[in-house]
Amino acid sequence: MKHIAESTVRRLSRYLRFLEDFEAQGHQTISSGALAAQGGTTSAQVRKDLSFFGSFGKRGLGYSVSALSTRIREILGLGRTWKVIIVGAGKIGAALAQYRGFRERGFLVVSVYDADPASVGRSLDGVIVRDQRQLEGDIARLKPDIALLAVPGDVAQPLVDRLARSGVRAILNFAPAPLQVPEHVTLRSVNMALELEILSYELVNKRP
Amino acid sequence: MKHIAESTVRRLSRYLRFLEDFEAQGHQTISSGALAAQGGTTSAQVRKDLSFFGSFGKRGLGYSVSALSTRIREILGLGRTWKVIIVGAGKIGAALAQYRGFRERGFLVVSVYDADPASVGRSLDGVIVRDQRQLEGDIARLKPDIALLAVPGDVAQPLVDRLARSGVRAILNFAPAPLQVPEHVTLRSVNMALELEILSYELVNKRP
DNA sequence: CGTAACTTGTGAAATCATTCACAAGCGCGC
DNA sequence: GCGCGCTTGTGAATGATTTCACAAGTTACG
Repeated sequence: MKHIAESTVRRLSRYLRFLEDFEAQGHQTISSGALAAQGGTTSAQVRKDLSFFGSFGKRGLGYSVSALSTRIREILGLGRTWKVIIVGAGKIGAALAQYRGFRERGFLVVSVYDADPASVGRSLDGVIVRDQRQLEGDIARLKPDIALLAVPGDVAQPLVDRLARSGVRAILNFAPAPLQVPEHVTLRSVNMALELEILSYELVNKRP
Repeated sequence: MKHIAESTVRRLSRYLRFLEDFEAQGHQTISSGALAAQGGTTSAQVRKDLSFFGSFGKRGLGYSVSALSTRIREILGLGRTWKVIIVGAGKIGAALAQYRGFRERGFLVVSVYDADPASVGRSLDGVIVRDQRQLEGDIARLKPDIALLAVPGDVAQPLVDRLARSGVRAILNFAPAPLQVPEHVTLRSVNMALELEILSYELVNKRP
């Protein structure tokens, strides 16, 4: 298939959220315009986004809410449960481990790791923190799909290397460090200080 | 000034990180190529990014590390301390309140709020959690520049409205909900489940 | 001083993403 | 069955961002 822009995937995910709400309200169909209004975009954008994957709408009527949400779930790979491990049980790692939103969307935290012996053994919402030295063995056994990395910046790269070597194919990184991954691993980074810096830029430069 | 793309601002912020490391290592100058290698981009991109703001380099030599980092800090508005409040002292709010990275980059958490009486009064890294009812009064008094919103999705919009009405001009939202802000307020959202869904998409669609 | 080796700054070209605009399909009422 | 109102799907146009490519400036050094 043709390459799909990340911005498109991001929007699909937002459409899906809204479709679920809309379905819960008992609606059968929805138009691209209504979907657009919610996501802060335009009806043309919605139709273009969907058109990359086929044509699911009915002219004059719109889209079937349930069919469309099923299809988007399929496109995004959300028809299944993904096994997630969390590396780093500090403040951020612990918050992530206990975040409800993940399970609701099919992301199941199967294990959490920390290097600090004081953290090891603690229970985070039912998941016991394990010693980081068990990472390789556990990955071989549990075969997690995704790793969340929530460790200090200076130890992030070695851990990425260990994860990649052990066969993890997707990493969501929260450490504020630029990381290298081998070709077969997908890396995404969330950098909260960077988001604040963008706000700072806007406060300084964007005003009348 | 001409409008600057967000992607450019994002990269500037990354260049700055690297410049600081590089400066600490005692280097005087750096070329666009070296800066690019670090940030995972190209030398042309680096030069184009910087060219929007002037020309700070010397042909044949590169950029002065200290002059360039000073200039980028200026562009991003990081020459000062920004006052930040955190609304919501649950797992995520508490983790944010205790995150070191913010203070290091000039973002000072001055106050934290929660609606749950059980949370109020707790100390998070020296900052006492206050009652959410004090929000308006405190904002008038403290004049925070930025609010971090870490509350459940269903109460996010009313809080955004209260923040906006009280004069907060920038909000970084962690609640998984689509939010509306008045024209004079800048909103950015970080949605962690959405990041996982993008990884899910890549796992399903991008592989050989 | 002259030349070689670098590196910047920047128009022009290429690529990528969004918006426009409209033909064509569908449902409903008569 | 026909016409009206609504909505999709999609090429074409526009707009935005990235990459190319090269003239011109700088240093180093014989």
